[in-house]
Amino acid sequence: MGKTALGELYRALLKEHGPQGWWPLLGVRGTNPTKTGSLRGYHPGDFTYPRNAGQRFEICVGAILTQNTAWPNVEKALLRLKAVKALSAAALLGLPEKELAAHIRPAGYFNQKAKKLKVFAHFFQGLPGRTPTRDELLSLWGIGPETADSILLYAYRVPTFVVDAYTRRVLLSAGMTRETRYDALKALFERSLPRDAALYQEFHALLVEHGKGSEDYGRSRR
DNA sequence: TTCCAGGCAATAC
DNA sequence: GTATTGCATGGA
Repeated sequence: MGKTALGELYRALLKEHGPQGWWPLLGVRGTNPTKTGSLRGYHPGDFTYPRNAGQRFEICVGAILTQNTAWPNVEKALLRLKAVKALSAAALLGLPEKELAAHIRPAGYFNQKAKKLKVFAHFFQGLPGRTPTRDELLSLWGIGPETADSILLYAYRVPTFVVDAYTRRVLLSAGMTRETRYDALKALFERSLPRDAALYQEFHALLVEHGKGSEDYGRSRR
């Protein structure tokens, strides 16, 4: 791993919180040993997911639904989609947008997100067996840098680092940087760490867990 | 009751 | 280029 400051941070977070087992998947047995969020679907220390196209699509849907939204709300929406058998690209595209919006209501911003899911599902259908590029994802309406990187890292195991609000908060609070620009922070991680998808997954999840747990970060205004 | 959560696009300057 | 605003639910 190397003894960079970020390497040290990673080891400290892993020691404090233990392996997180992201991305959570409905129907996966694992447990989340930590305190926050749902207990469903986490698989600590197992980086072999997704194991099929269904799980891959589910991760992508979750990545879109969790935009500025607490995970338990996303989970409610995912469970409803699963209950009506709409958790596949084809099935989701077969639903009228209004119905889709009604199903994902608990995840918030449901009108916008219904549209985003439609756009993404159409794109997903068009790339059988191929990994999308970051630029392709970014060109889609509703997919920004964090969602694109989450999809690449967790659904396709591409070693690209995900930066989110917690990443900024934890690094700023640790006095490691004042940088806030997405691409600059992403580059900072990627040049300090080995290019390893499992490591990036674990590190990102740990930053979120740590950020959630610590109450006294200066919550920067959006 | 208010504040916030694993962002993004549109608009304004 | 950076700053602000709308989008919306459910839990603390």
